[in-house]
Order: sequence, then structure tokens, then C-alpha cells
Amino acid sequence: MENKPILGDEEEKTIKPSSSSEENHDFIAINNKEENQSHVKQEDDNAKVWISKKDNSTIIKEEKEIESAKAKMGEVKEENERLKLLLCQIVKDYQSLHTRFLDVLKKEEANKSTTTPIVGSHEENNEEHHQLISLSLGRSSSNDPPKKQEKKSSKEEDDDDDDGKHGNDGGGGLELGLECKFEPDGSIESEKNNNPSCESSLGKPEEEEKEPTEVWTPSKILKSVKNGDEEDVSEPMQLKKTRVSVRTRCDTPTMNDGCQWRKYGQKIAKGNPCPRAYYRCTLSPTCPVRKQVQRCSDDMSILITTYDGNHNHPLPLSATAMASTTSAAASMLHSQSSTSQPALPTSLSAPTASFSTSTTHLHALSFNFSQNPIPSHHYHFPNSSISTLNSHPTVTLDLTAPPSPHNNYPSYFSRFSNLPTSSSSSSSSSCLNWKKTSSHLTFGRPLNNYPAIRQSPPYMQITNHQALSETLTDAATKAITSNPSFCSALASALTSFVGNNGGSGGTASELGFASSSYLQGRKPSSMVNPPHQQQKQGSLLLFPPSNTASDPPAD
DNA sequence: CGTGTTTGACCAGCGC
DNA sequence: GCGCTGGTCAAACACG
Repeated sequence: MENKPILGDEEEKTIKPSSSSEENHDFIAINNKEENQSHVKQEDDNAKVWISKKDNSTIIKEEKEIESAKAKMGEVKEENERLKLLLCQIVKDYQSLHTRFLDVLKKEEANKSTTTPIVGSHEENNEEHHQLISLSLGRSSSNDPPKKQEKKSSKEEDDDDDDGKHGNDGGGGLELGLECKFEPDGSIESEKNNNPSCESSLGKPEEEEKEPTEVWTPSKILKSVKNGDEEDVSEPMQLKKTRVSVRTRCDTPTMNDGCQWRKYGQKIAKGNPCPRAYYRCTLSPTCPVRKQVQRCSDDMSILITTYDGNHNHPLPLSATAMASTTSAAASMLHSQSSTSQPALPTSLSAPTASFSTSTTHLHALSFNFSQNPIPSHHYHFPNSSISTLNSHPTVTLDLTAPPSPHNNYPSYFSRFSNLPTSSSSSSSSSCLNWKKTSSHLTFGRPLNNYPAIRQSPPYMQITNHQALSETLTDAATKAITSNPSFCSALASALTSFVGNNGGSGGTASELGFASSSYLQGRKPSSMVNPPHQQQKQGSLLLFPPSNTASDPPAD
């Protein structure tokens, strides 16, 4: 195992922090005693005394070094302990929050069952409702049979937190679904994906909804991918050319997403002086996944990484986060653009709103990471967008905005880039920003307009709770995203934690940290460990293995 | 020597 | 049909 405690066994044996300083004091005193004695006998045996002094000095020197080393190790150990405590507190905090979330969920479900809203009533109340779009990003399942998907969307979608009961494909892994939920009035998943009435929950949906010709239909996508790889016939055609673009602030040429990439080309695109680099996944010779990396022309510190395609091979755990993100986001895009076609080969619950426009703005992208049996996690991406420009529908995750109390950056994203803390521009208040080209769909209200007092949607409750109470989770997230050294320290601590607990249950993974990824965060993309090694690491990754094509099999 | 990068050439799609 | 552009190929090169 590569995950070891920060202090190795041998080092631990040498360290006795509780008494190290005292021992050294005693030792120096003893040495001084001996030195005095040697002075007394100086006339008798000068040479002997000289040798003794010399020995004493060297010993003292060595002991001083040992002392300093011990002190350092003690400090590290203390830091390790502190981090362990912090970790425990974070876990506790999360569990409490999740418990509350479940309570609210049940409450809302009860309310919903009693007062089942009619479609019309929803439409009427649209503008009064706060809009919540929650993208639950799990292991997506673009390969799920459509019927299965429909089934799932109808009921299981409600049970984010009961993921343990809904193993995806029976694999017992985490749910692969990517949900896009429009939840009026803060109700929890009050609208199912198969309920087209939620379209009306959008701010001004009706006009666009009546333009079916602009809906991004799978046929259009098929057209766009007619040149697609034929070896991937099993793969949903709709997702072949769907792209996921991630905007991050990153000083490095590329962000480490855990995959291994080989650069095969570079071009200077029109309108951007910065060259665009083309990479292809080398983890598998037949992997169709490609990515493009380009600096933003407006802000050179922003790195735009566009992923194209789905992996057809197991991924290192450190890469599953991004792979799942891209896969799920692509699925989401496909789903949101084709809600009229219920038989979509994707496990994500189709969004309840019909994205009949080509540009859809949301306020944020909220991902719900579900893990079995671990409760789900919601993360919030600000300034995310969906674009179906040209033949390549693109989901853009804009991570360049500073994390606000309402924004929970997934920790694994924070490793990709140096997420800005205070420097970044904008106060970009609104968190959601979806796009579909050609027209805009404005949603009712920014999410952060939720009154603090009012009962918020589930994930907003979580985030609001964090904002109000400044939970350790929030603080840790901020620290992670802002302080690289803390990243490494935390990674070490987490690694140590996992090593100590020895795979006892993914407690750490509940936190959504990716320790191995953190540890690899500064490696160039080509230095990714082999998959088998990474899977052996005490991975604190967001996702456990799953059975999907883009994700590694269960370990 | 193996692997990854660079870079010019080539091809396909799209708009005019 | 032509030109522009994005994307890919592959030989040459660099590096460990």
C-alpha cells in the first residue's frame, strides 16, 4: 500500500514527543557533568579528557540534531492529530447535515404526497417559485437501457440519500445518475423527470417551449456525429460528440485530471492568440476521449479544458471524478436537450424542463454525488453553462468564480486548479448560468436569492447551513481551495487517516476528498500512476468504482 | 531506445 | 467551387 501514515513505523519508534525535550535537557546536563568531571581529572589524563570532550561535543551535536528532528516530527504528529480531529469533525458535521437533509426530504415528500400539485398549478405558480436545478452527478450511466432509465427516473431519483438501496446496475456502486431537477418552491425533487409539467417551472419557459424545432434532438446530434468512431457503437451516439468544458484558473499548462494524455496537435484557433492543444487519452489505445486545452483570451490565467467523448476503459480512481463529471454532464446535456424522448440511454433523470432554446442560463450547476451506502453529496458549480452551438453541444463548468458561501466546490475540482479565493473578479453573484445557443432562457430567481429564513431546497439548506454556521466543511473547503500548502498537509493527513483506518469504510470518502489526487496534484499529466497502483492507494475519492464504461470496475 | 512533444501537412465541414 | 477553419496525422525532434 502506498498510503502510509505520515510518520512511518520506524520514525514513530524514534519519536517520543511527550518527553523528547526533557530527555534532551537531561542529556545535556549529564554531558555537562561529565565535562566537569573531566576537568577535575585534567592533570592526570589530559588526552583522555580531550577525547572525552570531543566525544561529548559530537554527541551533543548529534543529539541536538536528533532533538530538532524529534521536535519537527512531533510537530508533524501534532498537525496530523489536528487534521485527524478536523476530519472527524467534518464527518460529524456532514452526518448531522445529512440527517437534517433527510428529515427535510421526508417532510417535503410527505407534503408533496398530501398536496399533489397539478400541472396547471405549477405553471401558474412558476414565477413565485424559487428555481432549483440540481444536477446529481454520479456515475452516469449513459449506457443504461432506456427502460431502466425511465423506471429509475420515476422513483429512485427521489432517493438521493438512499443510494445504498439503489445500486446502479446492481453493482452496488454509487448511483450513476445525473439528475437535473427543477424544483419549484424549494420542494425536494418535487418534480420528476418524467413530468413535463416542470417545464413550466422555468422563469419564462412557455415561449421557448413552444418551439420544438429548436430542441436539440438526438437526430441532430446524430448528424453531428456521423463521422464518429464506429468502434463505439455501443456507446450512445448522442454522447459521442458531447463536450464538457471546464474553465479553471490554473497556472500549469494543463490541469491534472488523473488521466494520462498525449498531445497530438496544436493549433492557433481564430480569435484566440493562445494556441489550442489537442490531447488524447493514452490509458487505452482505443480510447476515443480527447481533450482540448486552451487559455482564455480574455484572462490568460483561465484554462479552458474541453473533454470530448467517453472513456472505454477503466480509469484510475483519481481520474474518475473528472470522467464522471464529463460523462454525467454530457448525459445531462443530452437529456436536457431531448426530454421529449423518454427512451434515452442514460441513467440520469431527464430534466424536468424542456430546453427548447439553444442557450440556457442557469445560476449554478449543482452536482449531487451519491455513493452507496454513503449519503449523497451536493456540490454547486457557479457559472455553469450548456451550449449546443454548432454540432458539439457543450457543457461548461465555470470554476473561475470565487467560491462563495453558497458555492461548494467539490474538493476534487479544487485540485485541478488554483481556484481563486479573494483575487478573482467578480462577485458574480449568481451562480447559475446555463446556455443553450441561440436564445436565452432565464430562470425565475437566482438561487442565492433564497431568503435565509425560508425553508430552502435541500442542497440550499446544506449550503446555507454552511454559510451561516461556517462549518468546518466550509472552512476546509475554503482552505483547500485557497492554500496549496494546506492541500498537501490535508492530503497527508487524510492519507494517514485512511492508512490508520485501513479501508474501514470510506469514512474519508464521504468527505469527497481525493487524497491521492491531491498528492498527485502537482504532477504533470504524464506522471499519473498506473491504474492498478492508484486503485491500491487509500483513495479518498469521490466515487467508488462502478461498472460503467467510463469508470473503473469495482475494486 | 522508448516515449512524448512539436509542427507542418492534410482532410473534412461549413459558409459564401 | 473556393476559401476558411477546426481537427487530425505523422515525421522529426527532444528528453530521460
